Amino acid sequence: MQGELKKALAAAANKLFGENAEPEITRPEEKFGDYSTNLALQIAQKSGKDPHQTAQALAQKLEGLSRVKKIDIAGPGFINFTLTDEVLWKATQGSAQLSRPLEGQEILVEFGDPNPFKEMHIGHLYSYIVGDSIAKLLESAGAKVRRLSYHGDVGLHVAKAIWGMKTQPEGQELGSYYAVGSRAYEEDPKAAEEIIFINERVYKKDDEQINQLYEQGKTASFDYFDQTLSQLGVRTDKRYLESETITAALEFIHSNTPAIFKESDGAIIYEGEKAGLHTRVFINSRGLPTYEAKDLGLAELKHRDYPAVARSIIITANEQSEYFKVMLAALREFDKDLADKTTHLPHGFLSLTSGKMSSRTGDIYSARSLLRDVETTAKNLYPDTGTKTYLAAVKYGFLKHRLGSDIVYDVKESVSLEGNSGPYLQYAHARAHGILLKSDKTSAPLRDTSLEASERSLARKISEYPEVVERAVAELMPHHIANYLYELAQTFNRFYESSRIIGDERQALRLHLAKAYADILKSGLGILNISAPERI
RNA sequence: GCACCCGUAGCUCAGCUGGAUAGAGCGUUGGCUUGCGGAGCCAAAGGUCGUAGGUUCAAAUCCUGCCGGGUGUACCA
Repeated sequence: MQGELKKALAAAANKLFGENAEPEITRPEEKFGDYSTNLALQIAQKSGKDPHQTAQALAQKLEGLSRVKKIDIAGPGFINFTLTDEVLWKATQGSAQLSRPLEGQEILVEFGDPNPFKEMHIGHLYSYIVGDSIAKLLESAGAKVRRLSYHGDVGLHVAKAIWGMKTQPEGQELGSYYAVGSRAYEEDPKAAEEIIFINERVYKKDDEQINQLYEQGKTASFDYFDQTLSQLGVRTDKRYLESETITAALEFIHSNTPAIFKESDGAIIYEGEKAGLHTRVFINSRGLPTYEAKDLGLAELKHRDYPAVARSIIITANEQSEYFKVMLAALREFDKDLADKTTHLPHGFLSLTSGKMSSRTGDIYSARSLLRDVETTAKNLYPDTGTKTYLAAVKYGFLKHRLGSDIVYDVKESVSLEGNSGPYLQYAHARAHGILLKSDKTSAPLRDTSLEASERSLARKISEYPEVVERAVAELMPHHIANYLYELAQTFNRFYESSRIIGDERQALRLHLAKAYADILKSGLGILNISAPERI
């Protein structure tokens, strides 16, 4: 419908004013109509004509569009369109069936990326939930998404953890071994030496005991991650390890020096400053690749494994934004096409209203603790439903915020069945489903699809869904869906307050609306990877 | 110092590809209530959209300065 209006407007503008405009169609406030355009204002500005008259002329040209009931000029020169009830009604049927503009495209989405031997903290949890939702969003548009993750399986943090494993009693959680090793490294010079020694052994794999501890720790870590991910209902398709990228990284850098990279003080660097970025070391003076080199190696590996991708998206915290610009600038000099297909999508820093934060300041709040705390809070407040809804609480609590800025998560608010929360939407779905169940299934065919005011409001809101998803896909912003679903539920509740469904003479039509509403809740929650139970 | 991000109601946030009286939730105050799951609905109070300018018919939205916060800034990831 939007597209149709656009075309008609563009044609009218061309005929009347010789303008080749790309009209913008937006959803205005309900009292103004169903669609709106400011095209007349734009044309009037360019040509110096009166905006009202311009609008009038355009509107006249558009008279007779069969699906539009009414065209009004309002305010400074907006043209508002009111659809016929029939069109609106039709739009509500099957509106949970989304268009698939990305059909068949292969898209890589990398996210999560916790390091083995360390605790998976709430920042990782946020990244997983965001990444998974982005993946679902792209899938909803037809893309074939590969969920990837990347893990630092070598480096000092590993040696610290192994040192902890060697010196501490068995049976503790891995994260605590790392914590012990990390503290010892700071405070005890002798321990630091030992850790550096262990680090070399890990690289060279020449110490049987250390090899064993390494394998043991790595396995335990990934088991632990897998458990948490399965709890979240998040899957990953392929896991890349930092150690795998080293060869590709060194080869890549060396064969592109001095063409792209330069030697400086014994290190090999990329001069980001020439592009207004930071200059960064890619191979350090001891000949070892840094993180940036390994990420280039990773890009190569991904390219090797998935040569035909349309896009590659990497989701990390925004503290890495500058770094990724440098990395991508270097990659662009080598393979412009690949670099152009690669997007870094940063998310903000997660903290809690309780003051807890992810690891930046040192005191770690683990993903698992948060999940447990949320579950406990939910169960205390709602003994009957808490266990069913706490995951929705966490996911929705994270995803309702615009991606990119820092967010503050309030456990209590997220768990609440009132207000803008995941459990509220789950409840809304269950309630709608209850109504559908209760009705007799013999839905008489509709003869008349003219709508009463409250029905029309609901139908109008329902019909927006595909547009909202389209926007969320284009912007890679799942929060649009979260906010829409909440508004939709409010609209339904308003309708429901005034309009009886079962037993009413308008039952058939209203049931259809309720069904469309429930379907959209389910579909939208699905994109956020939140379940929509039929009963709570 | 330089670069990037951010500053909207008491709190947490939408709105930012310029448009019509700046919207939600929580919290506060008042009302609806023998209900198809009221876990809801209606209403009120609460905002110089950090600040000072600029561009424009039109600025929370674009540009500049300043203030405040975050992040990054050569061999960590």
